[in-house]
Amino acid sequence: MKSDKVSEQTTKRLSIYLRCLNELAAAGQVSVSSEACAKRFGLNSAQIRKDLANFGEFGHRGVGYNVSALREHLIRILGLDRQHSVGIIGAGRLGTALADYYRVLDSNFAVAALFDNDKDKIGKKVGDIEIFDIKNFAAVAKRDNIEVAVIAVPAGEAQATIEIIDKTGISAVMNFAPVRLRASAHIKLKSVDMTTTLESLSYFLANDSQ
Amino acid sequence: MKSDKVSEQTTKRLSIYLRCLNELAAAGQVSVSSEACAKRFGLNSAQIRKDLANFGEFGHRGVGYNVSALREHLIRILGLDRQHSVGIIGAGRLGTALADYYRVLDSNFAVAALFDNDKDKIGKKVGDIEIFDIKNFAAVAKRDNIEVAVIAVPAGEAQATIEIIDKTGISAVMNFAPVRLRASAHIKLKSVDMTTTLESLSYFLANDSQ
DNA sequence: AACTGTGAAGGGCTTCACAGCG
DNA sequence: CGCTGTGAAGCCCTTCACAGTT
Repeated sequence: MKSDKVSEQTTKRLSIYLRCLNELAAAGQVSVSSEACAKRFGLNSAQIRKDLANFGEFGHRGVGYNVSALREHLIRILGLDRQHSVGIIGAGRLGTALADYYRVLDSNFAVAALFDNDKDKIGKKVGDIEIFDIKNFAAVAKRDNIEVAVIAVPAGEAQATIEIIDKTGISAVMNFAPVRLRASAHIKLKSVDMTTTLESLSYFLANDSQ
Repeated sequence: MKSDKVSEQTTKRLSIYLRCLNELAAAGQVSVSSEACAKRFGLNSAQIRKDLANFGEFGHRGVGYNVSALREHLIRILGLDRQHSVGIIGAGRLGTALADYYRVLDSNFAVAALFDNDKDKIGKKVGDIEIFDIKNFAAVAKRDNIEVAVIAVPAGEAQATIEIIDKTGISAVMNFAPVRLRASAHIKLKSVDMTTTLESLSYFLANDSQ
C-alpha cells in the first residue's frame, strides 16, 4: 500500500534497515523475518513491517523477507541507485575532515568540491578535491551537478551560506554550524548540532545520572 | 512546577533557548516575551513556556522573561556552570577535527585527551592534546576526570569501544561511527550518523522534491 | 505453522486557548 | 492590557494483537 506521505523518521529507519540487510547479505543469509531482524538490531518488528508497507508488499507470509530483494528495493526507494554529488562549504578543519570522511565511506555520495572565502585556501586541494572561491559556488555547483550542500563554516556565516545555496536551487542541505538556520520551504535541511547534543548530555550528567 | 521526567527533546530545546538568550543578551536586550522569542527564532511560544515550566516559574506575567536571569537559570539547569572533560577515541581525521572543533568552540567542554590503537599516533599531540594508547583509557579517564566520551573510530571498532567506555563507568557518550550501538542502560548515548542523515536526504531528493 | 500486513489502541509531544496574575 | 502558566485537544508515531495468507 503506497502511502503519499512518509514520515522523516521512517526514512531514517529505512537507512538503518538497509545497513542491517547489508550485514545479513554479507553473512550470506538469504531470508529474514521482521522479528529476527528486530531482535538482532534492537528494533521493533511491527515498526519494520509498517515502515516497509509504506512502499509495497515485500514480504512472504510464513517465510519473511528475501534479503537481497529487499535490499534492492530499499536502495531504489532511498534513491541510492545512483551517485549524488556533494559540495562542502567551509574548508577549515571540519570541512576537510568531512571531505575525507565521505571519501573513505564507500557510498553513493561523492564530494565534488570544497568552497571557502579564504584566499589562502582557494585553489588548493584536499586529496583530489579542489577548493573553490565561494563566489563561484553557483557556477561550480551547476557544472558538477551538486545536489547536496554541506555547511561547515563558522556559526556567524552559516545563515549567509544557506542563502547562497538557496539561490542555486539546491534542495538538500546538511548543516554542521551551531545555529538554527532559516531557509525557504523547498529546502530539506538537516542539522547536526554538536553543541546542542553535548549540552543535552550535560543536562543528563547534572540530573538524570545515578 | 518541577517535573520529575523531562523529555529528551525538551533538553535539546533548552540548549537552543540558551543560545537565543546569549544572542539577546549580546544585543543588550533586557527582557523578552515567549512570543517575541518564538517569532525571532522560529519556535512555538507555548512550547517555550511549557519547557521552562518544567523547572520553575521564571517569567513575569504581563512582562515576559528577564534575559540574563533566565540565562543563568538555563546554565544551571543544563549543568553548564562547571567545566566538563571530554575524551575522544579515534585520532584519525574525524577525531582530530572534532578535538580542534571543541577547542575553538568556547564552551564548558574541554577535550582532555585523545585515544587510539595506532602505535604511530600514540604519544603525539594534536594542538596541546596528547594521544594516548586506548589500553590506558580507564587510567587516563580517571586521572583527567573524563565525563563524556566521543567515539570517532571506524564502524567495525565502535561496539568494542563503547564496551571499553562502559567499563570505566562513564555515562555520557557521543557516537560518530555509522553503527547502531548497544550499551548498558546507565549510559546516555547520542549518535550522530552522517550516513543515515545523507541517505534520508537522498530519499527526499528521489521522492519529495517537487 | 509461521510470518506478514494492518486496524485499533496506546502513549507522548505539540499546539491551542484561556484563566489568572501583574 | 499583556503575557505567563497550564488544562485540554489534537496530532503523530509506536506498539499491540490478530486476521489473513502461504
